[in-house]
Amino acid sequence: MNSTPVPAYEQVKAHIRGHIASGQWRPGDTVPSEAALMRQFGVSRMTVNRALRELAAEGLVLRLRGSGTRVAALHRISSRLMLRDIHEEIIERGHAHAAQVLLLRTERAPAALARSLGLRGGDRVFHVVLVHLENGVPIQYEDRHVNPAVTPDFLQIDFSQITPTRHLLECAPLTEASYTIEACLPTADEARALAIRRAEPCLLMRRRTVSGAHVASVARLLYPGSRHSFDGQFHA
Amino acid sequence: MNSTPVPAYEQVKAHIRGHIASGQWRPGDTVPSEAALMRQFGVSRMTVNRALRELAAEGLVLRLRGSGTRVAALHRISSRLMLRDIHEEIIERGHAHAAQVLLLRTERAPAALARSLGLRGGDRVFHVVLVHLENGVPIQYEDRHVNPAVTPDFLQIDFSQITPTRHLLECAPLTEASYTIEACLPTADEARALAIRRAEPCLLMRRRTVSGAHVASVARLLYPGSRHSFDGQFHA
DNA sequence: CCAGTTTAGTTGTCTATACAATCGAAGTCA
DNA sequence: TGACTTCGATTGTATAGACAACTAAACTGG
Repeated sequence: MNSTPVPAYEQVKAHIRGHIASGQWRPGDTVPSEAALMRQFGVSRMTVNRALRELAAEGLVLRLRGSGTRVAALHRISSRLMLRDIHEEIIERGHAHAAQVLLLRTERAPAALARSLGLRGGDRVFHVVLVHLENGVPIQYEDRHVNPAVTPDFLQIDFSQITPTRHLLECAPLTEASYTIEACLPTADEARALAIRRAEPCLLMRRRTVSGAHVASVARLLYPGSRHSFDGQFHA
Repeated sequence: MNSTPVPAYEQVKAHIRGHIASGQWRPGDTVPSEAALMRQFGVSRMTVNRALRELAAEGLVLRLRGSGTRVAALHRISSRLMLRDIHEEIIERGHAHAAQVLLLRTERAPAALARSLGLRGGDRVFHVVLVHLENGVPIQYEDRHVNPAVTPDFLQIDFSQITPTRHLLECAPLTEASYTIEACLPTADEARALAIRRAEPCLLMRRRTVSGAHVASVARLLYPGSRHSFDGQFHA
């Protein structure tokens, strides 16, 4: 039943995807039942079930036990935004990456910062500020506070050689992260470090990473608006 | 073998996830083989296989036929950014949505625009500009060009009642979309429409949507930086 | 007409088995 | 040493069958 190298469940998926993409089956329409697809393709129910289950996981159809499978409303197709190490990103573009460390020390955390790191006000935290350069051009201002619990030797690292992101990923496997993207103007210090005018709008990504039971780090990542954008793609 | 309401494959997944999240199994480490997990949990291979296959789909482990299953390097955990109708977004926040139509007409497409719509220079396209208000406050400036092939009656629609996004989703099932997010300053017209200063940085999302064989629409969506951010979450 | 019951249809999960494809290490031979 | 083969381990796919849980419609009794 599967002479081609394309697995049977992929053929079933492609068939259904095709009907949805072409508009023959519209949101809310009922997709043939597993039994019907079994007969139509001459495959077992488990094979059809896998195809439909994967389509449901992709958000293309909705399945209700006892009721059936329907084409999902495509108003919330989701895209993927990668959490990447900027070093890898730059290297992948074939460019040279360098980093200038502007600050690296221990500080007492103010209450708000402590809260977002899951610590108590006054606890000691690591603070690192650096500028990432792509082919010598400043591209990201990184202002990061780190939970000492996840990497006690943080101050000994040479961050002109390894990015904080990478170091943290190696110390503490990432389990969760959240971010917000905003537009803002740089402070005087930030504008100077990024070699831009103070009136130049910037993209600001605030990122909070969690590793197991600990909040690992909170970071402000500032990108000059004229040199950077976040890209993404949706796929049905 | 499954007296609890939690499916066996979910228990296997939780077990493996737990070992990764706690750091007991680190990136690159080998995960027990399907045969080993079968014995350990007393379930069939298909059940273990489903658990591992789903973890692989989530990017948590890498599987190599003939070789085994290893914990993935978590450098590219992916998040989801929804493509949503702003009307639904605002309603979901419990607020009131209104829209002012600033422009709605047919135009001849310049070469660059025609190219991104998959048309030829000079072809006719629809052009709509509107401002979306949340509880009376301007929140999004929408400047959109539409391919007439997907919705010939576009000019007859009352866009103070239905958003272009929703109308397009109803006319043409969405199959693909791409976007870029940038930071920029508004033009004089845009600043006036959004009731902001010209120096206020904005988030600009450029979005291009595809339906089947046609590029449906390209849009510039401008958000005041002080009133809007894009949020997201990563999950291991 | 309504409320409760039955029933057919549908999806969710699980098993035991089978064969194919691939990898890596061990073994073999020159 | 080096090239080749063999073989065990592992994952990828597929099947046929089973039972459970749920839905919606049909049915039944009052």
